Amino acid sequence: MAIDPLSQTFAALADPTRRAILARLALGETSVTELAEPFAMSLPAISKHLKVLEHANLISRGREAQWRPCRIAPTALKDVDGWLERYRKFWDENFDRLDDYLQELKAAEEIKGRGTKSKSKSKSKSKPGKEKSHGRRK
Amino acid sequence: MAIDPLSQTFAALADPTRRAILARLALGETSVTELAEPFAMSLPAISKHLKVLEHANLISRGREAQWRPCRIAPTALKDVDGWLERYRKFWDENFDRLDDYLQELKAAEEIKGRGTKSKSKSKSKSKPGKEKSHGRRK
DNA sequence: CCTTTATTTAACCTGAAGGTTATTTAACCG
DNA sequence: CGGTTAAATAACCTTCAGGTTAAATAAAGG
Repeated sequence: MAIDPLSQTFAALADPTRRAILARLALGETSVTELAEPFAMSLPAISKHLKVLEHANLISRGREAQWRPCRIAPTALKDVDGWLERYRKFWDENFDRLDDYLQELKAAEEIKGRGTKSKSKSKSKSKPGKEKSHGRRK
Repeated sequence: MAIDPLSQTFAALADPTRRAILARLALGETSVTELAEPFAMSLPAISKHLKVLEHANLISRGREAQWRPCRIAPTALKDVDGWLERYRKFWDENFDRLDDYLQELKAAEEIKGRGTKSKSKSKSKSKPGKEKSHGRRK
């Protein structure tokens, strides 16, 4: 078993059946049998997938009579997003522009109504050093 | 081999060695031997890891004499982020607030200098229906 | 209680993932 | 050319993931 949680999460997400289950759960809590229905696969197989998802903290399960309703547990996905953060600059062209936008905005509010400032043309490529805030992370 | 690309990407990311390699490459292009150095592992093992990363479109490799410099290829990570998008609402408390912020801003710009409007206290929880834009996706 | 419904556990099979060492390939360098 | 350095490939081993069927557990309900 992979000891580090992030590996476990990624491993859990590496299966299309499990991602489909998550997609279904994004629509709302539901039972095991209902979750299993779309798949050409035995119920024990689904049960195993759910166990994997649960151990990866991607879902949590309650109990209601003989049913075990599943729902999405946010923490693991949040961690994935956190991991992704440091790589976002490699593809997200909005990454910089959004920051500029927010910075502009902040500046604009400070000098509200005083004069014209800070043109929209931003060219902050390949600027190493300070980290910027992006409003996405807790 | 997993046929769908997303499964391949997640599977590739499910190994701590490979994530460490990516972390190193985030600092800049480098050679296989240099990449291998931090790990208590044979070079062929690293070579295999690199092949996995390459097939998952997480890295690309050039050629420079006898060296094969590796660099990060953004597309696969971008796809992961895209996949995450639909789940972001499950954990990101800024998800709504950022939107409100941008919407407010847009509104504020339209009526620039006309009067006082749109107080900052936004309470848009559990509002189903229309998709909102977040400035992050292409 | 005995039966039905929902789900898990057990035992098993197959293939692939991740590691090893030994051998090749590729390119530079004296 | 022959040696050295960089990296990939081959052949092999062991563990684990994902599936199966058959049996066990849990709770509801006549």
